[in-house]
Amino acid sequence: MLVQKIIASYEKALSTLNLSSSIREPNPTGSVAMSHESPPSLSGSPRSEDSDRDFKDHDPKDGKGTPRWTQQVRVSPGMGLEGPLDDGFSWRKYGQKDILGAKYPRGYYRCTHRIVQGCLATKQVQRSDEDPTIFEITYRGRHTCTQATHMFPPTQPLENQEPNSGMEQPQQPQGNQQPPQDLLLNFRSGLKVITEGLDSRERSVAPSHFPSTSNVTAENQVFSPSMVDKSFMGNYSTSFVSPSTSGTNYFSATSSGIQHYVGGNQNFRTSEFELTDLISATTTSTTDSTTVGLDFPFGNVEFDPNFTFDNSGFLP
DNA sequence: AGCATTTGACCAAC
DNA sequence: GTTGGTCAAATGCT
Repeated sequence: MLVQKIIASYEKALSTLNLSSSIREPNPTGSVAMSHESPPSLSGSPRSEDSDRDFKDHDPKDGKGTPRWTQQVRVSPGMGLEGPLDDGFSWRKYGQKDILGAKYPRGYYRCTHRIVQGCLATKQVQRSDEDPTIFEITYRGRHTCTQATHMFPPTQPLENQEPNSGMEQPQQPQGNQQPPQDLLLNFRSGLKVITEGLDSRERSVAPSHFPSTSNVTAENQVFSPSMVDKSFMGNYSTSFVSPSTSGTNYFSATSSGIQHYVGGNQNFRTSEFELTDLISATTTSTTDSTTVGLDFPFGNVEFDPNFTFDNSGFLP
């Protein structure tokens, strides 16, 4: 009964989300400016953090062939304006520059492990002129360091792990660099597959930080996860349950929750295919009652809602 | 002490 | 010359 109730609420929320997604969707080429049209938050939470993501594979101006993509992050005013939230990597600031025509200076960061591990990833953080709560982050290069795994301290016993998941993930061949591989790597790194019953699922994906289920509706838990306290956010834990339905849905994930898209136009990009494959492979290899817990090492990264997921259910 | 940040200087591209 | 990006010494923090 409870499950059905949750699913019902979930479906209801899906419809709402789907409407939102259809508004956000139609910009396959992507533009930095589009995020300003995005709703502040799908969850309506005052702590919304995520606005949009966009990347450009090869910036012709770059010339060096360095992958480069931008992402816009919104921080809520109440959270302080010290800057964008942690994105899962440790950065070291190496410069700041006043940019012509920009109200706020641009910060230059590089991976902390640049020297030790030769990681060449850098990012630039520019606060938006119009909305100071929005930070435009331009990432350059991909992380070759192994710090991604450091984001996943084994606080919870992992079962049915991928054989490799306990150690550093081997880097993909560096030749074919796709910007979101960083995301993908982390995504994979934090992927947990739990094949226990509902109880263990709840235990594993909804730790004590999660609000009590007695008074909180499923909608609140699923679609307003930003209501959850920071400690939960810190776990980047979000989960999907796969009640063996065969519908194909689309979702995007943020640290503050999952935005699940039903239907919608699919305009896959190469890198998202990889993510799709990852999800599909993971989910199809598990049983009906399997929960796939996905830990995101990002405080603010939103995957574009363009990868498939062959299950329609979702539980906190 | 060891690390990160700040900030003026430097450099390359335009 | 201007601008964006980086360097590195000075400074701050733990």
